[in-house]
Amino acid sequence: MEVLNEVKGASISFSMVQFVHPALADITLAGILAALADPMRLRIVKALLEDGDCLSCTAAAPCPEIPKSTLSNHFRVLREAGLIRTSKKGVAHRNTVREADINARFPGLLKAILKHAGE
Amino acid sequence: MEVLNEVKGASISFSMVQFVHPALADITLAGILAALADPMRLRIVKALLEDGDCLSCTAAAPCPEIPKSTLSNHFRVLREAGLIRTSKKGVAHRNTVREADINARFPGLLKAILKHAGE
DNA sequence: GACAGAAGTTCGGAAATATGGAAGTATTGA
DNA sequence: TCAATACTTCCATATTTCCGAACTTCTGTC
Repeated sequence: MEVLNEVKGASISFSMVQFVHPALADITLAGILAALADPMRLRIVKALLEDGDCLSCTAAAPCPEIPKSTLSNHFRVLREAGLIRTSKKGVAHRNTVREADINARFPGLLKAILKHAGE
Repeated sequence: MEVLNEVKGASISFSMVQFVHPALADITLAGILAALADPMRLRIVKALLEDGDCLSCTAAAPCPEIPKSTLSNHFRVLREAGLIRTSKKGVAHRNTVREADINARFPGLLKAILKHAGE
């Protein structure tokens, strides 16, 4: 919670955790590979692509007993690598794979990797 | 240094650090991605594929000032992921990419990844 | 509105992993 | 036999990951 300004004694605070997504040019190959180098994250991205491409964090989780903080961390890694885009939708989050962006930057990569996910 | 046998008081020791390479079935997608998720290892594999496919460790190193132990470690990671095969050739080592193996297990993957390496 | 519940985030300490200097091991050539 | 080369192994330090606990934010209900 960061206080940005004060007007007439009332502090205006911007708490909106607006997520930072890297620009296209800042997406790196090593970053994408590192993000997908985890079986759980691989399954998350696969679930997002297959199952509607727009799931909440818990809905995209591979298994229900995974701790929330761990799950949150995985989504942050995917986000910072540029693989997914997260926006708030009420109390939940909407996560979508940045398929077009990644295909533009690294044509064929995503498909080639996810083709073999879950073997 | 493992002592395997003793004959007439003289111990025959096999120190040949014969490297352990995973079998085809033990090569995993996450393992390959994790191994390639490092810029230096990405460059090493790229150099191996481009520049003769059979280089010593130092010859395949991205830059000369990298510590030997770090370099050795990177080659171990690549080896254990199943990406390269290492054999001894005199004092040096010969490293080759297990291209056929990986293509058999994950068709198209290696090419799709390395196509974008070094951008 | 106040409150409870749901969905995630952030914090912080413990566990796992990476880095690189120093020392050790084979192998070759003089 | 000695020195040099090309690594590997050991180990201490630095970094990263994991997950419980506490916190924030939004929604629906009273």
